[in-house]
Amino acid sequence: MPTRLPVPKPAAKRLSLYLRECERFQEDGVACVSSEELGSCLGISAAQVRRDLSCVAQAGQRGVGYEVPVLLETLQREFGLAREWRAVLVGVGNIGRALLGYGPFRSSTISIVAAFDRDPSVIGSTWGGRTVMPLDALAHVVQSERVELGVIAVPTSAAQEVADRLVAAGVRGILNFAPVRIVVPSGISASSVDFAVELRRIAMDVVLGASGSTGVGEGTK
Amino acid sequence: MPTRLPVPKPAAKRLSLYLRECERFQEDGVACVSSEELGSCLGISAAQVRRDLSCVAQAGQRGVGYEVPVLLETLQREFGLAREWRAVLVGVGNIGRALLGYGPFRSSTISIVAAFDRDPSVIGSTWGGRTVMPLDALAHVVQSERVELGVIAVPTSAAQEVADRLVAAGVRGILNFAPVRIVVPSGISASSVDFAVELRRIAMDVVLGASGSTGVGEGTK
DNA sequence: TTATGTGAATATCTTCACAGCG
DNA sequence: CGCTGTGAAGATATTCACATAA
Repeated sequence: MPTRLPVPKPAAKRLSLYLRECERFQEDGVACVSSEELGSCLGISAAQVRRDLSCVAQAGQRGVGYEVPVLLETLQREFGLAREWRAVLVGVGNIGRALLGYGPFRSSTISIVAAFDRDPSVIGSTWGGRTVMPLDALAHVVQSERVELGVIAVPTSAAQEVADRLVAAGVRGILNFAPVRIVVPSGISASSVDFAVELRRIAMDVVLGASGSTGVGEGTK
Repeated sequence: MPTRLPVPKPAAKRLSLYLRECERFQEDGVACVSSEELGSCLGISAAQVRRDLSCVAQAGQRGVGYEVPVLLETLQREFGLAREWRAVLVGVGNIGRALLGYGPFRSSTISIVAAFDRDPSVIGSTWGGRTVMPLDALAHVVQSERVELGVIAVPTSAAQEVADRLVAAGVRGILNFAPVRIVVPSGISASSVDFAVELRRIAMDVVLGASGSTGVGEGTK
């Protein structure tokens, strides 16, 4: 049983983007795309697109291109996105509420099934159809709802503690919006998005006169 | 006059993080850090830290480490963050409001000075002390307030148009939260953050059994 | 003695260029 | 003939290891 062939890390980033564009092509009724087309709407070279896709499956047809439905399904299946993923959100402040109301998740295969907060004045309120529960209910919900992903949107000082709780509850992956690196046991995936860092990078690019770049975030082991 | 030595792109990403940690050390009253210490709180090797920092300035002292205030100032100055950067936000929906209420910007050298929306029912409301203005006022404000950065938090369908307006108004860098790549003229910096893509990457990592990674985003020319 | 800064070695990623299939 | 898939070449980025300076 061959383990999984090693998907280069930068390629994994791009595969999410191909998937997104594929969904768009699908909606628009486009039947077939070439590596050239797929790449150009993302600012990626055709050769790069082919190399990335080839490490996932031979989904293209020579002389023709990639059939959108096939490619879409291949990408989804290969990365476990064919099934529904369940996530919980911890921290219902500004960012948390934005995530609960975020449209593009709806059509996605990932859904936020529950939200938690420590603040009694927030507990019980409803956002995007989900009623905020007390943090103590976290472990129970993660287990009974078979939740696999956690989103952290609490203040910096509480981020690590929340991460620990999520891991203890059985979550397998974490997305963190607090501006700290969170440490998780090996075997758990985690990454961070920091708006301030993000904006600074743009400022840097402006100063340096650079014009292309790729978004940020921060990794964790 | 030597232009600017080429800062490797991945290094630029990390420099923002060093800056963030430096601010934290400064607040905590730490006087001096080694490359080892700075790296470990970010999950980055000491050698990597030294290499990154060396391409910006020789701010360290052999046998001792980096003096926090010196390093902080060096990083800020080298990347133009010593001065105040002004940004505008377009799109006061869920994400926009989260950004207007985002704490960590306060202490930062980047501030969102104005917010715009197309929707009359939102115009005139106040968030985080900023009253939402009509989109038509954009160009005027950007010019009179000497705004250099723009943040896009509008629906996908409007993102490119808003980007065009921002560029026309004179903005030099753009951070985009809509799940599309926006195209900007060369000389303008832009990058995107897509929550759904972000969460999917985590899901991928879980499936692939990977455990470390770095956040996403998407570049534009 | 300790921890930086950096040439050289290594590993990783991207692009080129073309063979091969539809 | 067009476009994929991929070895081989080229470009970047990371790590190693040590000379060097405080």
